[in-house]
Amino acid sequence: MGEILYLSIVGKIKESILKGRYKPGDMLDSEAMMMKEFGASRMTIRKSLSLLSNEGYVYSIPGKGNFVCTPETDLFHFHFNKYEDLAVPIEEVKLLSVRVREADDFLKKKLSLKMNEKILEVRRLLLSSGNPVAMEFIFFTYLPNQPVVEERLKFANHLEGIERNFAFSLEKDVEIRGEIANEVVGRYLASGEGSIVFCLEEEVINSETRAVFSFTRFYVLPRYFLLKAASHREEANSRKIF
Amino acid sequence: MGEILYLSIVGKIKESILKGRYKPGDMLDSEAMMMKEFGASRMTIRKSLSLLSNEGYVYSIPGKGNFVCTPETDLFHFHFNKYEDLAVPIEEVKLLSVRVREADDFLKKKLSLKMNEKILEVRRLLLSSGNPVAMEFIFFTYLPNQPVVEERLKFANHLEGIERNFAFSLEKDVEIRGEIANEVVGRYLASGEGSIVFCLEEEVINSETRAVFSFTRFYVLPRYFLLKAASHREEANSRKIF
DNA sequence: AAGTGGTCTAGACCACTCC
DNA sequence: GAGTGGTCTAGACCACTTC
Repeated sequence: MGEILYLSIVGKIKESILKGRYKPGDMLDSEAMMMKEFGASRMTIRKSLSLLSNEGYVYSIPGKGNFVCTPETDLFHFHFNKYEDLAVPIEEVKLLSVRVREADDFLKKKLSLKMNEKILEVRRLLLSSGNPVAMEFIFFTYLPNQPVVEERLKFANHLEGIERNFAFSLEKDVEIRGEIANEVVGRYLASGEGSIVFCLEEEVINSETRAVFSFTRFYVLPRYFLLKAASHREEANSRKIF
Repeated sequence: MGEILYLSIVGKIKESILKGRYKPGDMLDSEAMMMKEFGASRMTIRKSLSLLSNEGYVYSIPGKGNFVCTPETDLFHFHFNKYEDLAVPIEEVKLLSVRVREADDFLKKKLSLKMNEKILEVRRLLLSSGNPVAMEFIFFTYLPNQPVVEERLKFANHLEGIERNFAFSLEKDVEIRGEIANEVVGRYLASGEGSIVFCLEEEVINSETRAVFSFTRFYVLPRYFLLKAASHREEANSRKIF
């Protein structure tokens, strides 16, 4: 098929799985048999199996063999940046307040605060064409010796610099749900207390220490929220080349 | 470090990236240099680089070298099944109607209908403890020669059998947004016309032919919707072994 | 022409499973 | 003990980039 041997082997095995000749849980031929079958060396066979494994088609059990996976139909992927991927572009960021506060029990636990530590709470309103789109509460551990760079908080993505430099050791957890707006949120979003808003909670985590760097509650008006996700395998073939 | 050579090399390179000795875009030492540096054969070095590539740390350009990736901070992953991952368990499925209908332009295009083809529309109400949780509209291309298996439609996940057998050639695209309930949805969900609901649109696609197998609009009451997603690399190490 | 990564081979030894 | 996958080596030839 293809000019590259291991890719043509990948294609043949994949076809066997897609056409139903192998079913989930079935054992593939042993690597020794495939060497004869495909006329390739062991390393080439294993390169093919490695690719198929990355794409979620097969897995292996040492001492036993290679097997067809039970596929994941409920795993989705999406790109999402709460400042860039709403239905309208964020054109203005209003810094409402920056305060040092006592933390409630929830935030104490979330940010792993020590006894006397306080939190820094930032409130911002995000607008598009002059209309409120979202309101957010950002919480950090308050470190008395570090200056608060208010200038930076005026940019939509205030963590941009941090993300660029430390991205390899950052992880984000996101939770999306519907919520009933409280008085403050309802007032700023002009939707009224008791209206339904979408709440995005985001934790930024240091993946080495597991410490929570920041915790954000982001309230969006429902009409501006849109998320597109897809289930897909592949991607292992396309090495990021720029 | 580790007992396995290629993993210890992965660890050392990863540390260099995490500690900032290499920055995004930087070129790594050539494979020949790494062979000396780590005292390993070329294939072992390349195995390490392949792992790092799968985990999103490095990429390579033939003829030039291996480079540190610009990390993705906005890529999220989540497991989600609209019948299993709501805030309450779906205990009852009410089949409201099964109809053969003319398709509007949107559905004609979506399902790639031919001239005279019609659609099969299924309406269902999903309940928990007797309370409405979600209402959905499922659209298929109507095939006159195939019987409609109403029995199957009474199970929450009516596609379960299809997903099990053809999962490797299925893809799902999902879109989540806020929407204003129309009269029908508002009535069945008992939230009233004009109330805010979460709308999940799901396309099930044959990944070989790109044909849309089914199109679903799923309306959930905001209080029952919850989605948890995470950005993460890793996963390439943990081969699915059962 | 020299250096780079991409593909491929033919071995080797190991730990593991199964009988 | 025979068979399996897991790791590793020391080569080879290729296409590509850079000078």
